[in-house]
Amino acid sequence: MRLRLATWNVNSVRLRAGQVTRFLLDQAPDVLCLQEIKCRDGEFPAAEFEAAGYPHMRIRGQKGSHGVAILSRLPLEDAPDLEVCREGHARAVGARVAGIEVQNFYIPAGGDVPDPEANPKFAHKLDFLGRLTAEAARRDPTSALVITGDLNVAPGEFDVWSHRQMLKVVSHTPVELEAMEALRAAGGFTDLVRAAIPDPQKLFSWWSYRAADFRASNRGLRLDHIWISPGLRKAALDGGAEARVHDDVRAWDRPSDHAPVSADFRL
Amino acid sequence: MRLRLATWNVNSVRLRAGQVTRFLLDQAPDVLCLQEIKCRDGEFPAAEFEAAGYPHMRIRGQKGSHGVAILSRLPLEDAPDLEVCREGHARAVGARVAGIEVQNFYIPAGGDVPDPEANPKFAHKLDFLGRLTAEAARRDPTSALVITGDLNVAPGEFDVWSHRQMLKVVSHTPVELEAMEALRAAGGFTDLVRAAIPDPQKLFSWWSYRAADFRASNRGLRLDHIWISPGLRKAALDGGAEARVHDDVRAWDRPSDHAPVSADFRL
DNA sequence: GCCAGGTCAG
DNA sequence: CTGACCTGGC
Repeated sequence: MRLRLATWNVNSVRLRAGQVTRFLLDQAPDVLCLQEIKCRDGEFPAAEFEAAGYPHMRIRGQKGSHGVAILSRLPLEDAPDLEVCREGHARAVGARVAGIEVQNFYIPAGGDVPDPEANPKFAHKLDFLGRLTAEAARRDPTSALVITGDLNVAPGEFDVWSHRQMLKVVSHTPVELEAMEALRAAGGFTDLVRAAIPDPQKLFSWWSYRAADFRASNRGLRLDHIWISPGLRKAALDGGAEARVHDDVRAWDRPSDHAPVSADFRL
Repeated sequence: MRLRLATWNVNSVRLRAGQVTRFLLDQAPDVLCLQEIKCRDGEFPAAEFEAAGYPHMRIRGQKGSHGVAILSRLPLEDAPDLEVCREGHARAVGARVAGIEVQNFYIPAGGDVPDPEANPKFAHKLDFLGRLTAEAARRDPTSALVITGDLNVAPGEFDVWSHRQMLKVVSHTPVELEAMEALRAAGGFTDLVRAAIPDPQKLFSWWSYRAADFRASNRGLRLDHIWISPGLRKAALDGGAEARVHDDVRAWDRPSDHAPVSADFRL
């Protein structure tokens, strides 16, 4: 059995419920993790996704910004809530599906100034990554765990359009790259999309709204990730890793600034 | 020759350019006076109306609220600008068409509290009506003059859904009714729509957005008017006055809260 | 540049 | 309820 897992920062699920449904029908993921749903639980367009064949959901909404959710066509069981957001934002939701624990995150973007003293949003981002690292260190590496979502860090040189320029810009600063590596090491995680599409292939999942033609300028970043624990390596990597960035979705009418990312597991 | 003149508070002409075009094609007015265009001159969808057969325009736009315009299929000549708005809002525009002077107004709504001491918006409304009355008194009654637009007063008992309740509500308070009667008397004007559809027939041109079903509750007001000078009585009344409120337009998808009003002249 | 939310006005 | 505009966030 193949299990396909996707993640997408949808930037308002109410405005893009039709696009989510189209993606579900086109790509048939078994599980779709959403970030920035930007609505309360009761405003989530659950009926539309249920009608599309995804009756199983975990919704962690809130008014205004943030908000995360998991849609599934397979039954979901509870997974532990991770205490990673000191500000009480709806930025984490977890569930178990087909024996795999999926933890879906919307990590704070971190503001403009990459200095935790001057910029509390950047401090919060580092705090969030630190708490998540502490959680990961507590886990049994042999268990089946996926860490996914909009992690708001482009960890590698080929995950940004210009490594040199981006080292000064939040999402690719040295302190963020170190925090991401510490998180990876703590859980022994494998970056599954990079395993499928190795360096030096440039790979982006986000392009600013400001560019008129995102393909022409292609100043993207890879902020959206699917990381797997050692216990999932066999299912994800044996026979070759399968993953992709659905950048065609970024070209749809009135798109999110993020493209969906998906990967397949053999169960 | 028949000349059909219409007036419509369109509540954003950019949002409803398609509805304006549909109304022009359906009803074929020779002249359409618009209020609350809510755009600057350069943002007015002139090309669309020109393509619909209305190449002659007078646009008095401004950023944000207010803004008035006249569309015509017949050539327009200049008419005097009336100095009626002490606040410098774009609330008046005039033109001569087929020998008739058309003065198109968007009179201030006047806020909630019908007390000029407590509510400067109500004071402004009364001031506007007073200045317009002074202008009307200066005019030669034998000249052909139309006063039209969203006058924001329902002058008669049968122009409101409840005369008793509305006497306390801005748009139908005694002081406004007196100001409207003073204006009417100053120019010797005839309320052309009432001449065509006499009391006690209830007649409304505006219904609040707040009612889910405006026809069911029918709590309307007649705020939009076409008034004619004594010099136009023959053209408008001989052989029977012809006028109507296009309330079907209020039922269109995403409508203005005002319906268009039209009347015919024989030239 | 897009989105959400608050404000002001009708 | 609806529309425009502003601000903050990304």
